[in-house]
Amino acid sequence: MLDIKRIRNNPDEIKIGLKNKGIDPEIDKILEIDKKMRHLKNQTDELKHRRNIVSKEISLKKKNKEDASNSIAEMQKVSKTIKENDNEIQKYKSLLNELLFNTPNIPHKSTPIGKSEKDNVVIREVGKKKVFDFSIKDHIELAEDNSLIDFKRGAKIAGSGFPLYTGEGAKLERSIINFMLDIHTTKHGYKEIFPPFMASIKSTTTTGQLPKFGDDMYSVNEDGLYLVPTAEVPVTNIHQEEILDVKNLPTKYTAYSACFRKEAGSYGKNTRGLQRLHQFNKVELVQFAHPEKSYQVLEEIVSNAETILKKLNLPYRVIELCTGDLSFASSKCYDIELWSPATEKWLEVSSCSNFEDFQARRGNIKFRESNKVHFVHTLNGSGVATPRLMIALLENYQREDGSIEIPKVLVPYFGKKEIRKN
RNA sequence: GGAGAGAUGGCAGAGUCCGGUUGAAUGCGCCGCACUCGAAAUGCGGUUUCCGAUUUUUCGGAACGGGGGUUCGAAUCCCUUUCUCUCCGCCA
Repeated sequence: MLDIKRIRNNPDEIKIGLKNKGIDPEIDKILEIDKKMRHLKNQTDELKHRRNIVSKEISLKKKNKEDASNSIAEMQKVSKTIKENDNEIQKYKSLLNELLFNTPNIPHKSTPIGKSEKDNVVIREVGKKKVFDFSIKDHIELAEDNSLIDFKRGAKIAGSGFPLYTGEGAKLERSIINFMLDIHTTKHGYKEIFPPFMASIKSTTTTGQLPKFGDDMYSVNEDGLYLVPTAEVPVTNIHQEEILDVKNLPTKYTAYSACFRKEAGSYGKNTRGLQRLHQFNKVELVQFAHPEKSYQVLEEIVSNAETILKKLNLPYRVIELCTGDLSFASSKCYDIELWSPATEKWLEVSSCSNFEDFQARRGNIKFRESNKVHFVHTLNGSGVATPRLMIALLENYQREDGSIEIPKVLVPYFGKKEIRKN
């Protein structure tokens, strides 16, 4: 959530930022309510001050066995007014909160201005697209031929978008997850977390899914819980309502989780096979950073994710999202995309964002530095999501005879050098 | 799921029965200063957060898990809710 003081002091800066994001800002409405609320609060605080003084007088009088009924009568009236005012203030506050919680973060000044994904900027392309001297298969054919994934039975169990990994497919998935976690914990200094896969209304509000995007998540209404769309939700909320010691910044967590997304309205194109799923696996990177360091940390997270792809020797590119393509909560965001040779398309496997203090304000996550308290900056990035990684891996490592080579770094995890149908 | 107990500052822990200068004793921790060549020990001082006004300072308000109520006044009384612990039940 945006800082109300910042809105008060620099309304134009905020308006421009939101416009760049393609949002029609309600800043004037916010300012108007804020002004009314503060005015009433001032009046009411004065009344409360008066009441505090008279209450002490009453206390003294009673001790001395004097008559206090006049004071009490006066305070009865005052208290009534205070109560009415407090109710009014509360109304303004919840109105203000509703507006603020529905207002997105504003882009960082370095974020390229643009309207849609067409205006995103390619930062770098790493690795060479492999040239095949035979006609290649796509990941669906490869997965089915080698009995790695049973899409039909997955659909039978839960519907489309719920893949059933079987045999070596299941083991390969597990190998990838373990490989990524091991790299991030041993080489990049992250602490491993295994979080709950459901999160409360409050937690999903911290990270920005609620109140606006509740429809994108699966929910268990009777318990007020949401299936996590990403481990970002539980992991960011580890320090909800806490004040961290500046010595502990940055705090770095990595977590595997299953991710659940409704992906409503996205049927049809680009949903075949593993491209777009209701349930998928992801290893997430989350950092709580000092505000002065957070943009450095963002670059670090991107490079941590890139390390995985480099070690797997897969061609990828890093793009920077333009203001119009930026998500609700983020100020700056890089996506990493893997090359799918069969479809000749780039597939997003990671999204690395700096949310600055946007989530920290919502979740009240702070740090103390020389006796002063500030909001932390939160950042996260996928390191990385498995389904599209699996697509790239199967397609890039396929051989002419239909077998699949296992990348060197995965062999210790997978236990074999190749997948070959008997 | 049933019965009971509890939730207080960074931590531990008083206060709650009997409502009134208690934002909160005490201890630990932390910061500063003194002592010391230095450290330890000791002594002195400081140390919650949020909101508003005014601003190099200060003033006012709020908060004792959350929400509501009673009252001139609530950490303290009442209701409700969440969580934790103990016992029972169920269970991987």
